[in-house]
Parts: sequence; structure tokens; C-alpha cells
Amino acid sequence: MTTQRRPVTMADVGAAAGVTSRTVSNVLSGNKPVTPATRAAVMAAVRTLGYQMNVTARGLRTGRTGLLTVAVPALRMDYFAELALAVVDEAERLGWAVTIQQTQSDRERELAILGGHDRLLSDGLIFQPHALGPVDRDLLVSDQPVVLLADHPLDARADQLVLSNEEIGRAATAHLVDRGCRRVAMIGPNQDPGPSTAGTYRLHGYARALQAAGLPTGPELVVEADRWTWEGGAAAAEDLLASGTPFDGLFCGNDSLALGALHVLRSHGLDVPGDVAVIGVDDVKDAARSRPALSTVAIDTRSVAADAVRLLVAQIEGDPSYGGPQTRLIPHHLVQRGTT
Amino acid sequence: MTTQRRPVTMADVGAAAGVTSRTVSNVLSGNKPVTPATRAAVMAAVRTLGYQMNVTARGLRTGRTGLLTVAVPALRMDYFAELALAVVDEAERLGWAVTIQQTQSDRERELAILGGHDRLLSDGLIFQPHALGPVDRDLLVSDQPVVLLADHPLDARADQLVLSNEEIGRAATAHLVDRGCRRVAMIGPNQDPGPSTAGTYRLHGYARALQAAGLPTGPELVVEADRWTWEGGAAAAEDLLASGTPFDGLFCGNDSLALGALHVLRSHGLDVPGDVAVIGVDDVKDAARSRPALSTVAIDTRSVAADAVRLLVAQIEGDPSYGGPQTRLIPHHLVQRGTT
DNA sequence: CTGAAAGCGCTTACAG
DNA sequence: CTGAAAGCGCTTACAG
Repeated sequence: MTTQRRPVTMADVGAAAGVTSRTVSNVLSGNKPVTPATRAAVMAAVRTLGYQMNVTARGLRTGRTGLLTVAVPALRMDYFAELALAVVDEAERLGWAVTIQQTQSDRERELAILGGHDRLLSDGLIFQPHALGPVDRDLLVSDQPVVLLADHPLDARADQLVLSNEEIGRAATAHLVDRGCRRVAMIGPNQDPGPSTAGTYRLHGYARALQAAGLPTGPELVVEADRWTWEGGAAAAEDLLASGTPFDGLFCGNDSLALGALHVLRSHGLDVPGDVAVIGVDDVKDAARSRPALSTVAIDTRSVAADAVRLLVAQIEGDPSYGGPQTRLIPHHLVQRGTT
Repeated sequence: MTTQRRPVTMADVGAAAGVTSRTVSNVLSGNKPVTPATRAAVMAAVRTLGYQMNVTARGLRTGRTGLLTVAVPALRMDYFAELALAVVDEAERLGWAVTIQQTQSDRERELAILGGHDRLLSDGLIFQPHALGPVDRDLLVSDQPVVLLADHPLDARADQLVLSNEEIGRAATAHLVDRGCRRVAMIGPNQDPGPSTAGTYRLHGYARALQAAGLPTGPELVVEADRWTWEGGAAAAEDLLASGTPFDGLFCGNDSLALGALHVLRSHGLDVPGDVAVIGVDDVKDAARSRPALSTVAIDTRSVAADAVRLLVAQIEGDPSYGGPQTRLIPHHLVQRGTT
């Protein structure tokens, strides 16, 4: 059925319709006015010959591919998966397609993508660095349009949407204190892949909230989690319980950790929030569906994605309303549910 | 910082290194042997000038983009989101990037993507039809490499990975019967978007299992769900409870429905599996994490994705081991957990 | 409103 | 192993 014949070109269509490829191009792109009769003849030839535009050739000529790239650490992590899919959805709305790249939090890979060495077939990049930190800010300059999603403001001339991570940690912890917790543990900070991850900032906020309330802090209350996943949270909660450290509140670096920890706490017969109150960060879909439903500091990935796509497209298209690189804080808000 | 200068080309690199663009191409592609001295000179020039390959130009010349497209009904549905992301992950492993398209189960959009009219910048397509059915099989022929993920075998000359949907419905229902259920309800079948969706086939299997066991069937036991989502399952379960129809087993068309229904059943004070046993289909990530954990008929999206990518790449590359279009059944297996 | 021609930046037979 | 040149299939100033 699929005989290997030479693909139909605009010249072929033009020949069949009695015009040149230029007119075919004008008809299909709609860039230039064309008489109705010519348009009809061209469209008829398109159908007869089964013409399909060679998008690569157009891309070479126009310098546009119609593609955006979104690069996240790993899709295995619910938050990044939801974020990447939200970007796909928002971009589609504006007529752009998206390719998803995983950096695996690998420093070399992040540098390659940002620097454009691992040149991707796309017109712009939405990038969430994970292994790169403030030290690397000079590298964060590239000639490709880029929007950074950052865990802290970077001193880079690039559009960035920045989480208020310390404030998020403080707000979550303060909420636990407000709910009566006196010994608040935390699951989340990790050494790898870098010193500038969300966990470190959220830890600072956690410590600040406890100090402000005159409550105890200490290394025995803080458990590392290598992977910010459900499994990572479950394992960390097991460790925390095994350590024997008493605690009546638990702040988890994100919802995936919190949901895993919640599962373990209840499996050990603890009442949540009676024995331990639990709070996470992100408001992933599952947060509202757990039993009890998870309290969290919500980050609206849909609006992050929408802002990122809008900013990126404005850069790419040279939109006059685009006033140059800017840094915006990503809003967050507390959502109280059953676990606190 | 980002001054708009003419981008560096291979000719520029060649000029700086004292060779022509042909040699630069040979060095960067590795297609032809090059003397070490020449290679070193070229690489030095690449670094000095900050050369970045124009991938679009290469694509026009070679006829390859290095991109695959995966088109699913909607990312809002967990199963399709997990499937699309699994394709991204598996393709990355083989050195391909992926763009994700949503059809929104729209017939016109499905036809456009399949027919190649909405020509996408990619070398091949992994496609899950939702609105198209057996009636449309003639349309399922396109000149682009394609792998279909289907709810029923299509009479199309294309690679297809097909779910055994009727058998899945039968196995799930038979499991409930084995566990002692005598009045088994089902949530799932829907009229829209087409008559050939998974729900219809799974309903047949459900009915067959009940008849084989000599157990009652009937319209009052079957609740439609417009959307196969958590919310759809919750709403359907509310309807079922409100109808007053007694039931001690519940087969849901997929896990998302089942998890939503489970939530509602427990909110109404019902014991699962004591009062009602529940089973779903897919084995999405959340299935293992609910309380009680959800029994299900597991479909391994990772292996589906891996097979689809492998088949598609074999087609694209004209792999001699590729023996032409074939139909493969996607394996499934029962996973018993806490809800049955 | 349309034709003839140039050119986007690569890769690849054709020579040497 | 390398140079000079053609060509992939479009879009777009240049003429008319």
C-alpha cells in the first residue's frame, strides 16, 4: 500500500493547478491574498495529489519550527510530570507543540541543554535547573529564547519564574504550629544533586518558623530523602519512626513525600492529624484524594505553565509587549485539608 | 548580551579551521573518517565560535528530524498521561525526542493527525485512536510510519498493539465472583465518543463472566461515566448508591474510576471489601497507594511504550529485522490487593 | 495578483 | 582524506 514514491512538493501541486510553487505557498500559508479561483484550483490539486507540507523545509526557510522544549529533572516525580504536561496543554492552546526532555538532574546534561550544545529542534526552552546553582549563573546565558523555572532568583539575564521556597517552608511549618504542634519534624532536604535545591530553602523556612515560635529544632527532627517521591517519603517516615524521636507535626518537602509518609504513619496505627499533623507542598492531584486529604502549600502548575509559555512565545515572536528579561515570583497559598 | 548577529554556520567554522563545510560536517556527524589534526582544528573552531548545528537544515537534507509524536486522547486521564510519559522515557533511551499531542477524542483531529494533513514535525507516530472505530479502517492508512495502540484489532495495514478488552472485563469480573460477590455492578461504559471504546468491550466481558456464573445482570447494575476520571468515578458511584440498587461487587472500567468510586464508597461508611469489593483496570501508580490498595487488571504501560517505540523506530530506520505490519496483543494480568 | 529566482544551512555523490 | 558543487522543499524580496 505504502509504495515508496517521491513525495509530492509544492511545485507538483502548482503544476497540477497551473500555477507556480509561490502561489501554492501563498494559498497554504495565507500570508498573501490570492484570488478565489486560484485558491480553489490549488486546494483541489492538494487533495488530488495528497500533498503534505514538508514542515522541515518551511522551518529552515522561516527559522521557526513551531516547537517548544520543556526540560525537567525527571518525569518520575509527580510535580515535574504535572508541570511538563501542563506546559504541553497550555502550549497546544496557543498553537505550539512541545517536546519533553529529562535532565535526570545531571549537571552535564543541564549545561548541554541550556548552552544549546545539545541543540534541540525547537524555537525556545522552558527549563527547570536542578543540578545547576548560583555558581553557574554565567552559564545561564544562551542565544536561544529561554524561560527558567527556578528554586531561587538567579542573577541571569533571562526570564525566570521563581518559587519563594523559604517562605513556603515557613508558611507550612507555621501552619503546623498554629494547629498546636510542638515538635515538628521535616522530611526532605538532600545533599544531592546540588546545594541550591528547593529542599535547602524550605529547610531554612522551616527552621525560621520554629525559632520564631520558640520551638525546638535539631538534626534528629530532620530526615533526608534522596528522591522526592512517594517511595522516598515512605522510607523517610519509616526511618523517623524507627529513630524514636517524638514528633507531633511533619512538614514534607513536597506532596509526594507527604503522601508516602502519610501512608506509613497510618500503617503504624498513628492517627493523622490526631497523633501527627502532616503538610506538604505543591498540591499535586493526589493531594486532594488521599484519606485524610492532604494539607499543602499549593503551587498552581497550570498558571506557572501558562506564564512560562506566554513569556517564551513573546520572546520568540519578538512581541512588542515583551519588555526584556524579568523575574517573577510564583504565587503560592496554603490549602488546609484533613491532615492538619 | 544576546546581540542579534548572523548565526554561525559550518562554513564559518570551516573558514576558521582552514577546511570546508564538508569536512566540518564529517567531523561533527562522524559519518566519514577524518584525520585527528583536522578534527582537533574543527573542534577548536566550534568552541571558539560557539557553533550550534542548525538541526532543521540537517533535517531537510537527511529527511529525519529525530522526533517522534505520541497522540493520545487527553492528558487529563491518568492512564494516557502515564502512557505518553512512558513513551517519552523509552524514546529518550533510544536517542529520540517526543512531542505529545492531545486529540481530545475529536474525530476530525484524529483523522487529521493520522492522515498527515496536520503534518507534524516528526518521523513517526504512536497513535491511540478514541473517536475512530472499525468503520474508519480505510482511513488508518497513511504514508507516515505509525504504530496504533488500539482497543480492538483494526483491519489496517499498520503495526498495532491491541488490548484484549473483553477478556480484561471478563477476568476482572470473574475475580469478583471468585471472591464471593453475587451482585456485581459496573461503572464505565459510555456512548461517546464512539461505539468502539474500551468500555464497550469491557462491558461485554463483564456480562459474559456474570452469565457464566449464573449471576444477575441488568441495566440497573451498569452506570455510565462520561469521563474515565477520578471525578467521573466518584460521580458514578454516588449515582449508583442513590439508585438504591444493591451490589456487593464493583467493576470499574479503569483505575481512575475505581479510585474515585472507592473514595465515595468509604465516605458513605461502606467497608471495602467487606460490604463491596472493588476492582479496576490499568494499574496506574495510584492504584497501589490507595487505602485499601486497589485490585486491578494491570496493563504494563512501560512495556507497551517500549514495544511501540521499538516498532516505530524499526519502521523509520528500515530495520531489516522489521518484517512488516503486525498485530500484537498487549498482555495483562490480575493484581489482587486490598479491595477484593 | 503571479512568475522566475535566490537562498535558508546542511549532507553527499562527484572528482581529485 | 578533502574541495567544489548540487540539491533537500520551502518562502520571499524582485519584477511585472
